[in-house]
Amino acid sequence: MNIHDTLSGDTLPLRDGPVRIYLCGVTVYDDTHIGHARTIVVFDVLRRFLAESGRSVTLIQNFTDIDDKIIDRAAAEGADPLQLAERYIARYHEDFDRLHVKRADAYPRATAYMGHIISITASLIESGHAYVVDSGVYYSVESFPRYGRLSGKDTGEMMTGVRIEPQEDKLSPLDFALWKRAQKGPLWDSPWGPGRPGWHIECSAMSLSCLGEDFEIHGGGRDLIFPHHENEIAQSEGHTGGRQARVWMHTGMVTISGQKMSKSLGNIKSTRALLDRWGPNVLRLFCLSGHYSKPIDYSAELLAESLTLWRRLEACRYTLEQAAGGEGGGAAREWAERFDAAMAADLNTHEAIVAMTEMAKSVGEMAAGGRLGTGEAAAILSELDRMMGIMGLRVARPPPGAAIDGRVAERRQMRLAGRYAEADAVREELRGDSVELLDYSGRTIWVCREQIPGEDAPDQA
RNA sequence: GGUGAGGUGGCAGAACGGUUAUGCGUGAGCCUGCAGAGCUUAUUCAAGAGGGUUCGACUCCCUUCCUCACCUCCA
Repeated sequence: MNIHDTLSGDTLPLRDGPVRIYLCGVTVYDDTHIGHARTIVVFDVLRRFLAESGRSVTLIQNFTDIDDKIIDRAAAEGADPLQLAERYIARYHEDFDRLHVKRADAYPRATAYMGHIISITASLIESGHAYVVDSGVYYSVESFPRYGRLSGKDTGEMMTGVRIEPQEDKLSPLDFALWKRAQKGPLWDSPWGPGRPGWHIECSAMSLSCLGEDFEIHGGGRDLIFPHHENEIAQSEGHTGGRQARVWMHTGMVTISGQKMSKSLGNIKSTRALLDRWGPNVLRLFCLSGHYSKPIDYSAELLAESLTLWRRLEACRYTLEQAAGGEGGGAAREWAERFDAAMAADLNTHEAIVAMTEMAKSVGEMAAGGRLGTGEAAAILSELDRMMGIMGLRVARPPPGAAIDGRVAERRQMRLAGRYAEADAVREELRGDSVELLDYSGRTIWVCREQIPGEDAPDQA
């Protein structure tokens, strides 16, 4: 598989062997929003695809659980910062379990890596990449000649536009904190006095400690390219002398009417609220509808389109499951190969979804024409399930004991006898269990529909 | 101002130096007891603008305009 690398600007083939992935997760000071969800779903699909292709994958996703934003938020609520972080981590897992995101192999937290953070900081001081002043320890950007390569920035030009904050004692405005001395708030002891780590250092410590050097993929949202990932490279590579990661993979932003979501515009869509409204499958299809590297514009139309698509996939899957008789003609492998080729080409989920929709269309065609044979259906079903598994899509199942087949058979007798009112009553009754009946010529397929509240008022996205 | 991404049909959104992308929406028709699903067909020269290379460009090169993001915290 090939993946685009932000650092080199090239699309690089993945090396053979186990794949180590580090994904920059979230700072847990609030609930996650659809932008976080998009990035996390993309990496979830990436690791599922690789695993499905027979690769051994290790996915590490961090929680930054100590940070000024957490402290500020806690102060505003009169809560303890570490407990607040704990609460949002719990809510994170609730939300993403619901979104069908497979749990990462580990979720390291900054607060659990203080020893590593301190030892890397000490090593950077020793090697001349960092220095100690009154307010803490800073990384010296000029000590790392490659600084700016990831984000395409020139340190000389950065100096001209920089804002000098008052009371700053760092040597250059470009330098950034590795350790912040502090008197209050959650504090950890260090050789430089009590305090807290700076923002970027925890990811250097956790990636090195969980995955080592030169791991395959380091990912996150585009907005992390600068300064977060740029600084991580400076720290990690200044410390080890080697390469931190081989491919830097960045996901595009989710925008609303073309604008990035922001607190000040009040247009943030929380993952939780959207899950309540659209359910996991529609939300995932939405997140995967465009290429991961480009922005997705959040809109009622796009959500409605994802919903329509999901309804078709549901019907397709149940149709395949209940196929019977007939001579089949179709090529399950053809769609599967197209799907795989799209995914292998820099994770082109849009193309992959197209392959799925064309497959669904073809299945509908065969089913309507009575040409869907059991053998063919089974072959297509197994491919569809594989694709849905990679995309993290799951159809709803009817309540146990619904006795659907029996009711469908009874309704068939009613229809044959021309007792349409009774037949329609059965259809209505089953609808109460979210089961919809599709009458093809000669036979009836039942589909268990996922309950999606947003379907009734799609405009209020 | 700097850096990066991008401008494709009513909307969403890919690929590709030459053949209808695809989906959604909309119109008409078919199928159906009804509904759904499905089918047929239409939605005219789709490519921000202007040059260039080429037998041929949406696809390569140049110029220009525009949008968004990052440059302060951000997935």
